[in-house]
Amino acid sequence: MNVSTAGITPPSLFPRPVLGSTPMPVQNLNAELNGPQLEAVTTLEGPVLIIAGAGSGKTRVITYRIAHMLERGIPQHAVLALTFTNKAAREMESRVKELTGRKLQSLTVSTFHAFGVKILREEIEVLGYRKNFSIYDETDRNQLIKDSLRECKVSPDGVDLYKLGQVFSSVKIGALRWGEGANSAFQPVYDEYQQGLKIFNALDFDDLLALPIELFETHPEILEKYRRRYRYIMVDEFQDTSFIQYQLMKLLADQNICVVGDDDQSIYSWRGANYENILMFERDFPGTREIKLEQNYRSTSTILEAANGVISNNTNRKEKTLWSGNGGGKPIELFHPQNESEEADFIAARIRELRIQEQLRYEDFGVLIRTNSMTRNIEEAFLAENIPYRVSGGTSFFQRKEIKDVLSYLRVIANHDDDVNLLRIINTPRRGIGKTAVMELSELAKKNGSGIWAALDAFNRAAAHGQGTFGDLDPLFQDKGRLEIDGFIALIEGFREEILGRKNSLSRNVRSLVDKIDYWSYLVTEHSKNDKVARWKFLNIDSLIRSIETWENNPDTADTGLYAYLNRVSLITGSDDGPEEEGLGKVNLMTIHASKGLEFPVVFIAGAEDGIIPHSRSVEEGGDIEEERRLFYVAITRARDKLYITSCLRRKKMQGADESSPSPFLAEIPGHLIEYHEGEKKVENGEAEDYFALIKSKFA
DNA sequence: ATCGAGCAGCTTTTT
DNA sequence: GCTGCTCGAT
Repeated sequence: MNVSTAGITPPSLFPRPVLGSTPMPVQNLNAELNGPQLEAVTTLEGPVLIIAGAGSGKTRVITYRIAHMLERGIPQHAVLALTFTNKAAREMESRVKELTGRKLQSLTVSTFHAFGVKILREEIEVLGYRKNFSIYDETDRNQLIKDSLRECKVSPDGVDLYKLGQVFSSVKIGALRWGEGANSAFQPVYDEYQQGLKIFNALDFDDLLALPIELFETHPEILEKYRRRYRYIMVDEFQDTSFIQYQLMKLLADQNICVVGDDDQSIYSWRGANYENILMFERDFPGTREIKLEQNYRSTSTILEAANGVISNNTNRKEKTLWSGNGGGKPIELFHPQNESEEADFIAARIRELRIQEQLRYEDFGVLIRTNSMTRNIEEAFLAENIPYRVSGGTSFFQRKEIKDVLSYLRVIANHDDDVNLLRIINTPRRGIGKTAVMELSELAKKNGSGIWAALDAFNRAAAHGQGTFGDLDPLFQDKGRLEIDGFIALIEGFREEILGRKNSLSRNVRSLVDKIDYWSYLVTEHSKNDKVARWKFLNIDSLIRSIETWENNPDTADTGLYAYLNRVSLITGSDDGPEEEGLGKVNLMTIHASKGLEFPVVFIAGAEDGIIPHSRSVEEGGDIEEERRLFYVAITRARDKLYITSCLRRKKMQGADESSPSPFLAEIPGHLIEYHEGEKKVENGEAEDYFALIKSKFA
């Protein structure tokens, strides 16, 4: 990490030269890598399967491998590295940049989904969509499903939208078929949903993978183009690759394909991940060179031994022996707090204490939880103790209503046919186009087989000419609604011209858009009782606009247009940070899922209780207990030096009893590694004052 | 017909 | 504790 020279901050609006831009050629591979790592880095030709245990330097291997490729003269554009999360992609890219000191122009490092988008933005027209397609997230998609249900006259009562969405997803990625696992009663709804997407020129997340495959299968010449380009492909977190991702990879890959994974860390099967594709890979790519990375560089042997103790209870795994050259280390501390707030206080107190005693920084702590909802208590404790923290996961910045509203405007400006987003904003802020009007317009759109926008437009034009072509529409509405619709169309069209004309920067246009629709007044009226909320939401919008600014001014941003922006922002989800999230100097609070691939000197696993890890839902739904165990394994192996596990005796639950019992997985940790923590040590008054003095001096 | 207040249901993990 | 939805008031 580059330490920015203290006190001197360059004006950040201007492109900065890359720090340490002297190329740092990777010549001393032998000295920097162990045997298997070296083999993994230098075996560039042919299929390679790398089984990389936790903490075995996987990221290091991948980045060195890419650097080595470039060193050997393989052109950047021929290299494709696919990752699982945006975070991982960003991290990999910046590490390669750091390592090679090169400017990365045509190297492709992205998630499967982002890669799908990249292809579709180029080629989708042959599939009958337009290039300005919208991308629907969970919320958008649920909205469309809801509309489809209504359209099919299926009562939405008793239908779990979320679950139905998962069924749709499973069907789309080929995991289920109608009548086989998917209730065929919903097939018409699915068809309606699909038709909706097509009319709205919108894609859901699954389409981002399914459509490229369709494209490649129906247009071999296009596939050929990409196969010729990407001659070196790497896939990270291969164990979390779904079958559809595997198919996409297989279509593209020729011979030089390298996948990296660890079956013990497969924790996404609920999303269609299938670690058996490790086996599939060996079948599909004969002559695969298998390389095992088994030396753990991360954790103390105490932590590793605990992790091994747990994971060895899984039956279905590839045999491997992870060993550590690091010393024994401190015992794992187990604490049974009375309830979740004592748990949170314990964690906060320990962090405060250790930071001073062990000279640690806030970012050295990772607090891992099973569900996003568990952040609340811990956040409260952090706030009370003045501990800076950052949460990843949960409702991300981009899911907040006010942000979605603004982005919906942008999406509609970009793609008029995007009904879900159009409907979101057509009366937000209120502009007198209410429910009935929208219903009428939907009818009209339906009749014309178009989207709402086309209906608005048609209505507007016809009404302007005083034509009575809308016999079905309420005549009253025709008179009153006309002006409103007129205004709305003018608003959107006006900003479309403005933004696409690019006379001003996007951020500036967005600011004037927010002004123009008077979102502030809207917030104030919506939250008349609580102007703090209104203020907070407006600040969020402000920081959205500032993040657009930052993005525009970033020298790495090739295209600062609307489409490029939406493209980027549509793929940001859960575990991605909102604008200006700076990880430094903050405790990391996140779900175990989000923690994969990260490491911290000190880790807390909170809520290690039966019903949480393993999660009761997962057990009930015929989930895989072994996957829950892997999840716990992932959590343990995030720790470098010190691991705390807390398991509450009582926890407030949605339904059912308060009593909690410890996670059965705790018993799988060899007893001699554990030290029980008896109650909270009361901080003496004098000591407390010392802390205050110290903390104060830090903030001074 | 539109808007506002109060109510219900929710919380497994993510692209 | 937050969002979205329904019903009643205007």
